Amino acid sequence: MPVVRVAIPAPLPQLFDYLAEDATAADIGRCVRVPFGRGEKSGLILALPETAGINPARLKPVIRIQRDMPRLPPDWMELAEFTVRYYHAPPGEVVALALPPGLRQANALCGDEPDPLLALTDAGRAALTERRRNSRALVLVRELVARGEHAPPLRRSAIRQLAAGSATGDALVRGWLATCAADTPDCCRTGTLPTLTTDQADVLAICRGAPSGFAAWLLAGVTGSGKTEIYLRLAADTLAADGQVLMLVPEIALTPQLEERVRARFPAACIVSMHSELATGARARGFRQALDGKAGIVLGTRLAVFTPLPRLGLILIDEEHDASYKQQEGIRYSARDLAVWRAHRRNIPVVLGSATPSLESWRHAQNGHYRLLRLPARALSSALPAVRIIDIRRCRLDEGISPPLREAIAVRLERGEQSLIFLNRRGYAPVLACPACGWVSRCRHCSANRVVHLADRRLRCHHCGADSPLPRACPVCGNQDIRPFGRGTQRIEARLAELFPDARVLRIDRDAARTPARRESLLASIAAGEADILVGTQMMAKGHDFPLLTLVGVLGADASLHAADFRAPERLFQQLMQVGGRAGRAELPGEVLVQTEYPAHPLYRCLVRHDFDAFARMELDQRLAANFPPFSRQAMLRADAPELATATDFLRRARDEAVLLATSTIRLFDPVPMRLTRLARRERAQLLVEADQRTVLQDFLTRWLERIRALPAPRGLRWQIDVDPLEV
DNA sequence: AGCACGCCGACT
DNA sequence: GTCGGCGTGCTC
Repeated sequence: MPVVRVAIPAPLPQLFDYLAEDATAADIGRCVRVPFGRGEKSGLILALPETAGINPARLKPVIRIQRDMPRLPPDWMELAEFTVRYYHAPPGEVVALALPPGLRQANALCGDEPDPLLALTDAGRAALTERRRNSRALVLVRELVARGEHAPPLRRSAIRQLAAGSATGDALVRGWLATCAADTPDCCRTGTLPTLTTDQADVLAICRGAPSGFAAWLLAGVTGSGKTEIYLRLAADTLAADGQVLMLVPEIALTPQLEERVRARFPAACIVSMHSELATGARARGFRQALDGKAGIVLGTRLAVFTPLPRLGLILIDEEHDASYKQQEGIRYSARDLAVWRAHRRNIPVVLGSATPSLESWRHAQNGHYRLLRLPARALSSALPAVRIIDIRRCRLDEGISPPLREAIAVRLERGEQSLIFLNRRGYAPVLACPACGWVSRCRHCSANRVVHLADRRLRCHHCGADSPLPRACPVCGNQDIRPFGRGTQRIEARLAELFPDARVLRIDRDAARTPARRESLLASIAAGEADILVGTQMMAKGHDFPLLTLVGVLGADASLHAADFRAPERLFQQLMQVGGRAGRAELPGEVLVQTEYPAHPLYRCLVRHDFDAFARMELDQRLAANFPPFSRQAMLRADAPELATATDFLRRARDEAVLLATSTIRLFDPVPMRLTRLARRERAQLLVEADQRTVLQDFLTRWLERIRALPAPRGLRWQIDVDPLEV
């Protein structure tokens, strides 16, 4: 009787064999219901082995092979297998990650019977594109909402309000329908597309002129240079050639306009959005539409890289440098790297776009693995913002604000333009301290200070979330004169409100924009010109454009200048370029003022000249000298336990195992406590291993992890491996 | 991960 | 005398 080899969603490194009397090779890639332990589980058939891996007498028969759905295509299976191999993850966990939860369950979306919701969405789309933007479409949206689903381009806030039956919901939906209808005719009725700049036309000509097959294009273009238009044109080519397009974006919540733009450009195409916020039903449906070949474009966050696309013809990765492509928990995969691997395997082009490419990708472009495409100028003939460095050693700061910055804000207020003060630190002050006895507001659970939140009068840990009321006196010595030290967004906001009493000051950080709906409404009021001065964290660096914003002031950037992490300067440069890009995108010229104690620092010098090349050259030189990635390959073994010694002891034993295996080609470092050693009552340590070549590291990891798994695990200890770690 | 079995404290 | 603590071990 045939044996099927199944990946079961459990954190186990091995696969499980079952008997399946009618199984054939055509069942590879199908979901299967199997008995497992006491209960049942749904897994994925990976192979039909000749013989079972265990004593055949112990084999149990499968319960049911799900044949009511097309099997996952071979290239999808290869992608999953590669993910298992490369990230050394349990196969079942990869399957659980890559398959939407709703899909593995029995009879989810089974058969060829028409899906009523699908029909509804199609009808809804038809109603929209035919510009019957009216009660018909509204009714359709209402029906979707009533079924617990939602039309993808609709904001969640609108859905919620609509579901609650509120009039605002109706108004929002009407507004949204009007926007869709207003956007649509331009490009779909008459075919009038935006005129390309010479740079854009050149870039497109190069891409289109390249021989078909795999090519990795690094599209380097400053903010506003029109990268999206390139994506859309290439996507159109692929759709026209009956191919499917996979488009990855860092965070879908931050790019709702992108989704709207894609939908507006391709009103007739089936566009599926894929992200973790999606309801299970919607995610499973999108997956199914992609698998069936119905979806023309899949637009999504990192997990979308696992969408099956039988006619995949093009992969686009927007903001390829963005750290959110790397999953930071569980299976630590990089969607960007997997996407490139997938494109290579499928022999199709992949485009990686960024204003500030990751140094990994930049290096690939330098040595010819990737081909570099450039969009050096802004598309709408607006100049890049002028960047000025303010030497704060030479001026008196008023609550962190220098006179030149204050003056620049005043000028914007006079002109009726907006200013953004960028400070990557939430709260009022990073610490509360007693000058008399030296007490500081440390977190009980983490090796970090609790942050003063004056708005709700609490001390809060930004790492574990624990908080307590703001004490009036020092809890140790009773001193009443305890003070907040340092500055966060709330304090800057308060001071700006005092300095400019007539200005409308608005703060946008995780505290002010707690929910996506709240965030949307804040951003909408900025766009509507209802604020004069904005104070924001990195949340403000991405996404939305504000036509009235002409000044960006950067505070506290120096903190990341001397950080221990070798990637800190790269991140800082990317962040400053990005936030600077917020200034002056329309007709109004923009200005960026960076306050620093190190005005001569090479990073700032490159920033002033908008010279990414020079910055990259400088950083890569340093990385080469220190043998850091991309000139070496790294993996990090992390362990955490209630006691630090438990974690470090385990890592030391793991290191001993490594010594037995390692050759001179592997560099083993010593176990060290992590930067934030204690997090939420757990002590964390890590052990770095490095090699010059990927394959050398991979071979070593395979053998090493086998031994680590065999080590006795002290109780309370958890460990995980991170291949190509971002934080070292 | 679940979910068992398996030996030691306070209770109807 | 039992109910239940979570410590080890297995899942084809």
